This record gives sequence, C-alpha cells and structure tokens, in this order.
Amino acid sequence: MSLLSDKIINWYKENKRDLPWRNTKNPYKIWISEIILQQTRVAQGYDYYCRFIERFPDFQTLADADEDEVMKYWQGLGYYSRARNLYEAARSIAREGAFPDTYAGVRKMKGVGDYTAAAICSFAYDMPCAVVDGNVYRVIARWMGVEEPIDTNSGKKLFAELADELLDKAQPALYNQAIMDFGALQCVPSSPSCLFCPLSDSCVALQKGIVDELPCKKHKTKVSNRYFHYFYVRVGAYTYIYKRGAGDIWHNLYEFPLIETEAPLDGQHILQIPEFERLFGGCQIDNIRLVAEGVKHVLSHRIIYADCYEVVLSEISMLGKEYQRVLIDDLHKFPVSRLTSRFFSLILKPNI
DNA sequence: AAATCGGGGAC
DNA sequence: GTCCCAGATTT
Repeated sequence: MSLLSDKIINWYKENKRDLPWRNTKNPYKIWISEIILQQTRVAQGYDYYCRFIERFPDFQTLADADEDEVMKYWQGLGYYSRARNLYEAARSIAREGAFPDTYAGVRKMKGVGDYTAAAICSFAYDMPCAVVDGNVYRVIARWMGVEEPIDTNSGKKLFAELADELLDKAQPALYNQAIMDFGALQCVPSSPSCLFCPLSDSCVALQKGIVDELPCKKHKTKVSNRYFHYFYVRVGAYTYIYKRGAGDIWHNLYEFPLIETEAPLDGQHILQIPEFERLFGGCQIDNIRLVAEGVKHVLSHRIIYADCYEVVLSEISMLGKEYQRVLIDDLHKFPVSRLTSRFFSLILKPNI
C-alpha cells in the first residue's frame, strides 16, 4: 500500500459521505448507482437512485417493466442512453439468470465501460480494480504533477496505469471510494483548500504551483445552435405526440410534433415551408397562435432555441400515423425531455 | 481521435 | 459566460 492510500483512507474515515449505495455489496444496487452517477453529481442523482431502487428493487423487476416506464424514472437526468442500456442489460441478465460475477462479464454489460466495471467489481466483489473517474484523474494529475492531457488515448492509458499502481490491492473497495470522495470534497476542481490537505507535503502540483492547471485537457467541446418549432395540437381533449428515434438527442423520449430549421424562423414564414404542409396538409386549422418564442435550452454540445405554437384543429382532422393521439390529461405519463416538460407546464397549467 | 449524448451547479 | 460531474458509445 502506498503513501497515498494511507493518507487518503485516513482522510476518508473522517470525511466520508453517508450514501445509500454504500454499505451494500448488492451488485445490482451498485450497478444502478454507478450508471446514475456517470457524469452526474451525487446531489443530482441521489433522489433518482432512491426512487429507481424503490420501483425496481432487483434486475428481474427491471427486466419485467416497460421501457417507457424506465425512461420515465430517468426523466430529467439526461444522457438517456444510460436508461436504455440499463434496461437492455437488465433483460440480458434476466435471460442469463444471474448478475455477472466476473470482470469480463460485468464489462460486457451495455453501458458499462472501464470505470463502471471497476467500480462494480471492487465495491461488490472486492476485486483489485482501480477506478478512474474525473476525481481520480484530478487527484493523480495533481499529486504526481502529471501534465499529460486526460482526454487523449495515450493520456487515458497513462492514468489507468498510474491508478493501477496506486491502488491499495488489500482493500480496493475502501481505497476506490476514498480517492473519489477525496477528489469530490477535498481536491476539488476550482480553488481547493491545499492549506488543509493531508497530501500537501507530497503534492507535486502544489510544489510546482500548478494545482489550478491540472488536470490538462486537449479538447474543447464545440457548441452549435438548433432551432426547434413545436406544435401543441388541440383536437378537443386530445393532442399529438411522437417518440424520438435513434441517431439524435432524446432517443425514446416523447414530444410534440416538431419542425427543425437551420436558422430562426418566425410565425409568418413557418406556415409557408414544405415541412408545415407535410405536417398539417389535410387538416382543417381553426386557429394557430404562438405560445412560446425562442425558449433557450442549453445542452453540453448544443443550444436549442425552441418556439411552441398552439394549433387548434377541427374534430375531423388527423395527423400522420407517426404521431399518436393522446389525451391531454395523459401527457404527464410519457417520458419527456426537460424542454418538453417546460412546455407542458407552460401550456397545461392555468394562467394566473 | 473526435464527436455525440443532458442537465445542473459552482464560480 | 466557463468548467465539470462516480463516462460510454459511435464514427
């Protein structure tokens, strides 16, 4: 065991957070917690974990559920492929009969990469697998003064090797938990309290005065704009929604009929484009009005500007078969994006 | 190797 | 505004 392990574990015993997915060796619960926490802060995922485990206490219950319900429990969390992969993996496990108990078996599960496999195997099975998440990158980069970028193949390989060497193989679960909590609470990204850090006397980055520069990244994510025009169709007590397909954001979430344009387009012009005719051709439009304009919705790599129109159709009108007709009162049952959720509350709640 | 995939919170 | 979060998958 290294110097790092002793000091971090001692720090952990004094500063650890009490979290519901700790103090269990149940691989299912650990798996669920790890998927929820991918790129997600504990504070954001905490309630989702509790609700998810309450509704789906084991993989068989999850496998027996409808995918729409699983997505509903994921609504608002983001990165929805996690929920789809989780469901697919649960059905696969149900076919196999038992949760995998080898590293290779765990690593093959849909949505489980190197980090999550190491987390499950160390926490549930006490295997000597080093986790390498954002916290670990930061702690190792700073403590050892590694200036290699963490977002390149060679950089990831280097940090994985370093993490393996530093792992306390006698107590991998405890060490892994400790180094991640240490990164999350003590060795924080911005303005860490190095004065009160138990590693300050051996931290290379602190000695060099480059704590704030580490870890290094090579890439910046490019952000582009998208322009969405939604149509809240009203036919009596009914409206229309559709399920988004693969190859784009919000796969398997529902939303109102949508026209996307490459640039902003106002209400005068939206009526004249071919997509509008394709959507509403054959319908008798009694009324159309703009209910929300230029609603800004920010994703990590996109900025969406969304309009929403209310379109009142006569009773005989029908949209294409790709759209499903649902009671307006039932809209809340469908899994939707945060943006669509906003439109729901905007439209469905009475104006004061 | 680079892009894609959400949403929220800290600064 | 910027950066990051118990990352994985696709191209």
